[in-house]
Amino acid sequence: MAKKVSTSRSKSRTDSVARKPTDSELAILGVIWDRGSATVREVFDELSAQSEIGYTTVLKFMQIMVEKGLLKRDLSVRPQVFSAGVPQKQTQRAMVGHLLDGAFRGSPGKLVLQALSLRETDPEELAQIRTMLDELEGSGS
Amino acid sequence: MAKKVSTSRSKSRTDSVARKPTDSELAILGVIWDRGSATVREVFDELSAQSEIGYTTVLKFMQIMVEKGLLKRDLSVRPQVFSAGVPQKQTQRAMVGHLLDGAFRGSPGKLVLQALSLRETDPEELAQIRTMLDELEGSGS
DNA sequence: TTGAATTGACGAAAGCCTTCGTGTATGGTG
DNA sequence: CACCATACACGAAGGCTTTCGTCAATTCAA
Repeated sequence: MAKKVSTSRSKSRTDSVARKPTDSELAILGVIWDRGSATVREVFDELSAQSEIGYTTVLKFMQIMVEKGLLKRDLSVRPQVFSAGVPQKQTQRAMVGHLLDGAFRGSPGKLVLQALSLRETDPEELAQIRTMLDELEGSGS
Repeated sequence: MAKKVSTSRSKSRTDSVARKPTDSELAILGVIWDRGSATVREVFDELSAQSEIGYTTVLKFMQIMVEKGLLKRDLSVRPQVFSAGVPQKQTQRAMVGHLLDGAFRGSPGKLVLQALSLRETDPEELAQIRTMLDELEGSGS
């Protein structure tokens, strides 16, 4: 029956691949991404406008996110300032890849169709997509 | 200080909106989606080929998923047979929507570009996407 | 029929996520 | 300088997720 007592599932803090953010963490990242950087209070103000949440809760999240590498912080100024620990694009890419592998068998087509039919898309972005399509189809490998 | 002792975060089993599946649950759903339905052993065989996991672990997951409504099961046959409790498409749509709102400010454009640049896409699906693009752009609001 | 193998239900441990309450440190104001 | 409001760090409680071990129920083959 294969035992394998424990596969040491621990993540070294120096993990090359940042851990996938939870929904709560993503909400915080959203604010940081918009502003480039922010203090706990700024994040709190935005989030508490949307949902009931405590200041120290946000603070705690942000502290944990620093530990995980999702955020960096500048301790040299008083209300400490946080910024993304990983480029926004990289995080988004990882999340798309995760969804692709987890729910679409790694094939982007269906996901793309879903996304496009699900929400109104900016015309300019539609044009960009068309351009990309041209490239992909053009270079028939 | 806003008290709010506890917001009764419980989810009625009859929740209209199926809860978002965890990664583990998604792995199981993947097998079910491929086969239409499956027994615990079938799911176990596929999953254990990929990663180290115990039979009863898979069983437990599937039992929990039935409770959550993610799976249905037919108890009338002996090795009981499980099938999706929610249409695959609906689950995928919910997940895409979730990612859209959580990481892309609700705008599909960026996500689509990411997805297309991240993985090789089937030519036939590229064509489908192009068709959809035509419809979306054609119907200039 | 009976013993072995398979299937299924449960319960429990460990770890992560979410949420704060508290207490301490710091900075600004009179 | 003394006080008050913020800002921070910590720790802990309650839930959910992941993983099994164990034991009971069923099925099958000799």
